[in-house]
Amino acid sequence: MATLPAVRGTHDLLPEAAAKHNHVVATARGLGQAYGYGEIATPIFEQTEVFKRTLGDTSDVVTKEMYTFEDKGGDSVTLRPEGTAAVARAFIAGKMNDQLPLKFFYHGPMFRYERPQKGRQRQFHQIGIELFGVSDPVGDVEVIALGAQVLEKLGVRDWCTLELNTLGDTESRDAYRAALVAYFEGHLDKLSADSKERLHRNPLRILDSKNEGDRSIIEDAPRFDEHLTPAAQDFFGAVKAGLDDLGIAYTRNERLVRGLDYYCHTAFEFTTDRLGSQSAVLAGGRYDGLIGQMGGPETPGVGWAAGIERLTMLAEQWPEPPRPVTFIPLGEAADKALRKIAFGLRGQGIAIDMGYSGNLKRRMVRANKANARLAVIVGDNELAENQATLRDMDSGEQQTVPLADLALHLKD
RNA sequence: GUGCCCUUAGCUCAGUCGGUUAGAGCGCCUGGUUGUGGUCCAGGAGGUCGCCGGUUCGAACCCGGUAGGGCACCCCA
Repeated sequence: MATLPAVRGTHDLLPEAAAKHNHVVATARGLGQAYGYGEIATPIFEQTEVFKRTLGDTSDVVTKEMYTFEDKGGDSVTLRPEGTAAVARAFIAGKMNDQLPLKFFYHGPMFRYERPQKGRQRQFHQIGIELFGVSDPVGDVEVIALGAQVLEKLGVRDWCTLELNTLGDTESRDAYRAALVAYFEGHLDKLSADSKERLHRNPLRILDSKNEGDRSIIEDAPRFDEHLTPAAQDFFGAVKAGLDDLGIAYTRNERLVRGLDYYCHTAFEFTTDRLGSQSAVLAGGRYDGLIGQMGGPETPGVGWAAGIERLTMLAEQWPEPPRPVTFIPLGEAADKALRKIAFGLRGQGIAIDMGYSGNLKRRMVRANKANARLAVIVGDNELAENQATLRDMDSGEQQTVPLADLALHLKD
């Protein structure tokens, strides 16, 4: 019988890795709660239209990376490639626009049919937050601050740089886009094929091309700052001032762009050089046009998402797993007695490790592997006197205690 | 989707002018301790050398294909 491997680009989360994932999620959820972000869980798949409408028909994600299929009813559905569109859809479907502002935290698997690499799987997991209904730059600052503190708490902040940019408002962006197209059309012959392709689809994207030839042309390209309206400049200034107030350092990256139309004003990424070519750790921005574009009421939004796998690879410090108490019965009568006691203690949330077979030596080995803090040994000797031998696994010291008092000795 | 590299025991890896029974460390099992782990000592199990095919008297080693992994591009968390 042939073995059945996991699908390419997917991985099993074994207990140790799952614990790390859970810690990342719990950290983000906890900080999110401190900021008033409530957890939302949307379906793992949506009607394909949800992502087509938000990501645009021409983006790479939609054209070649989505897991799209027809269900048995003939509807086209898609495994979600990202979280924002789904949360926005839930917001619209739930008619929550009279409860603004709304703050959501989410986490879960996302799916993209990409070529797997380090820090990039076909099923990967994200944490993310969305803030709906706040058009003021204080919203941008809050969202970034929350992201920074999540990274801080996970102990990865030191490896990350906050890159910040503005995409301005619609007026600024239209003006800039026109200026860019005009400029690049004057250098068409020297542009890479990829960038020529981007020229009419996403001229802003040319700015972050890694192509050497493009780079030199980009050097002299018009600057976004020259096309920002006063209002857009004020907005960006307020975001920067807010970050300064909180002592959150950033570097301006004028090439940090978003291709999609609904993005505006703030774009930011916490990046690292420790994950190879996958530099983005936590990325987000403002998307005031998104909800309207999806058919909902015009509602401003700002948020971010971060890859749990990437965070897990970056983090070096993890919480110590709790140490159990190992129960070691010798003989059937003792096994029966200890199982009953374990039943009660486990019900109180005390971690009891108890094997299913083996002599004392084997069971001590087991206790050691479980990193037990205590071993409770009960054999015929102890049982006859209703006592237990308590062994401190660190010091090796042993004492005899009445079975009735066991619970007291096992607390903490 | 494009290019380059890699794939030997559960894990991390040695092993080429192609030549008898393919090695190490860690892990695992047994014993030294008939009721005591983590250290130490002794012994042991475990590999169709990713898979398929080819060249050859003979292939872990050479060639082709394929799958998986890695890196860069693309894109993105």
